[in-house]
Amino acid sequence: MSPLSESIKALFQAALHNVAPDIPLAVVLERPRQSGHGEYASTLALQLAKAMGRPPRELAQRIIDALPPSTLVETVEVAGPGFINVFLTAAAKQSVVSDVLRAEGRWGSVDTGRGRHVQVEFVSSNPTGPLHVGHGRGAAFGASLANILAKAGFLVQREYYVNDAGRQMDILAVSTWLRYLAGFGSSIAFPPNGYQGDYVAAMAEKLRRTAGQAFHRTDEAVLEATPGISPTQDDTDAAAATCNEAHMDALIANAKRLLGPDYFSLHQQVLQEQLEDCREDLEAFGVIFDEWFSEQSLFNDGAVARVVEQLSAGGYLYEQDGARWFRSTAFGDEKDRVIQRENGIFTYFASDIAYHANKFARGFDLIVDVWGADHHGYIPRVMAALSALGLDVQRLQIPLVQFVSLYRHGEKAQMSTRKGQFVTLRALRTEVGRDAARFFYVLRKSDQHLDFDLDLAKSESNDNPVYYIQYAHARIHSVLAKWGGDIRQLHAAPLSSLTHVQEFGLMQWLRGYPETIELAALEYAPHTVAFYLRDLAAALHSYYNSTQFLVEDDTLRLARLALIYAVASVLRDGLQLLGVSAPESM
RNA sequence: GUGCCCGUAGCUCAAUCGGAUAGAGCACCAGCCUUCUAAGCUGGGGGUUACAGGUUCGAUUCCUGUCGGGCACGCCA
Repeated sequence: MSPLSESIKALFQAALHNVAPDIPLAVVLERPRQSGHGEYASTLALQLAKAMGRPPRELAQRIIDALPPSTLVETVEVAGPGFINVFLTAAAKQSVVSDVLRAEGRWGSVDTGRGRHVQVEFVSSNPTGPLHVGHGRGAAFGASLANILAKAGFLVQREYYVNDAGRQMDILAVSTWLRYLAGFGSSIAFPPNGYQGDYVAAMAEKLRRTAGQAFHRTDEAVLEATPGISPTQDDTDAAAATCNEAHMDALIANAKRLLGPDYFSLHQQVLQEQLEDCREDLEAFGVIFDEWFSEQSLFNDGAVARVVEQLSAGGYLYEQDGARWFRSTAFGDEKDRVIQRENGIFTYFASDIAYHANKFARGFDLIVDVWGADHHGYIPRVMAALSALGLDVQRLQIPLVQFVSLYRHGEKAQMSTRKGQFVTLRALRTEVGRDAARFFYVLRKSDQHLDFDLDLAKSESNDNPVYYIQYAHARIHSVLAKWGGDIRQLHAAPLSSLTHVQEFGLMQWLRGYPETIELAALEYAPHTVAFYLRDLAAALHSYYNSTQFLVEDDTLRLARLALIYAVASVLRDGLQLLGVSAPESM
């Protein structure tokens, strides 16, 4: 909260202590939607009415009478059923401008986090191919959220979990190998459940250049003991899918046997290539991670085995059908889950438990996992496992990010993960630009489906909300450039001449920035920042059209320039949180 | 079938942990450039917040049911 809000709140706390000393009630100030209802409003009287057995309007008056005198307050009135509306003095309202200028970019910083350590883990896509537009939303959301949490006083660590241990990586390695073999005239049919994108062929080509024939084997050897691809093309056919999966497993087994140590080399090569591509892609999107945490490392250092042993020692595991199960139903999950397969290999669930145990061991006060909404069914079993390990699951929060649909020319663009025909984040970024992409991604609540209008995002026109905000910022800097004075003069500018409705309106928005940050941090809601910026920009444009800034009167000119400079600094700060640039000219 | 999310203007979406007359943008209509950037501004029409109940001073918000949409229900990750 801003210092001013704290002061007003303190007045009400004092009055509450006087009127109702025995009733525990937190003072919450509201910001009325309508300007006629003052700058702040309190519902204390409405909340007290029942407990005290008195009419709310009477209580409201008693609270008002008990408010300590303050130079900040012009008038206080009872309104409606018992609201208490506070009207600030002009000087109190104007003071926010110098507050913003003095803070120099720290305006909006709040102490919600109180220095607590929070980890935000996001994207964490399998490194088996390029990031697509769905990952882009997770990236934009996670990065913006991390920035907002940092601004709200948390010490933030940004992490990407690299799923480098599973079968999907083997499939990518084999897919690359098959393309490589095809370059030597192999006639092996490419499996439908392999990775089919062009990037796989590119990696195969590179492998051919660097390794020559070292990875070459005969078709007969590669296909030995494989069941073959199902002749059925119908991908909804369960039997066909099972058959194809068995075929793939046999191919993987053959690859490991035939290539020996070279298989590991191939595996590492495709992994590193995809990770590097992913890192570069995200960096160009303005998304930087502090840590890329390897799933494989949890197996290598025995963390997975240890955590499974710990669950076993606690009596939470049992054997059935040759597999090892975790009794997650004991903690509210709808069914028990396999933790170690019949073939002895740990499931993804096992390493994920170890990963989360590791997060807790690293001492974060708060752990935020940003997941795609399609993983929501996975949450109860993770929570169950952490409970079984005796960890405080309240420290783990999992905001979900819903799907993205692309629209072009008013029609939904089809995306198919199969055959690699999905739209990549890189393609989106190239088409609409980083600023528009980052902004559009956070323009919706994260748990809502997002319709991404490509035409709107790339239009350099009045319809495009990201340009609308950037334009407000550029306009201000254009005026400042025209003025040509020293910005430092504005810090000391007398503000009492700022008395227009538009000017008080802008001050109200500036005062609301810290509250916006606090709310966005507490609710994991970057979209509130996006909406705030749009509203602030609208207020600025309206002011711009109604008022001349570079007027003759020195005092008035400096006061107006100080106000718009304060607006520009908040626009720039907010855009930066969302990963959007704030150009000074457009 | 079971679980989770969602349903607000013609369209895309907001609505400050239950608050006052539910707000923006697009689209539609009417205006504003001799003046700091018209990528802008001003005004107007548009709503039984899917439906039916309940909780209370007050419900888009919380609860129950119905209808409709999305997602998840694997010894994949």
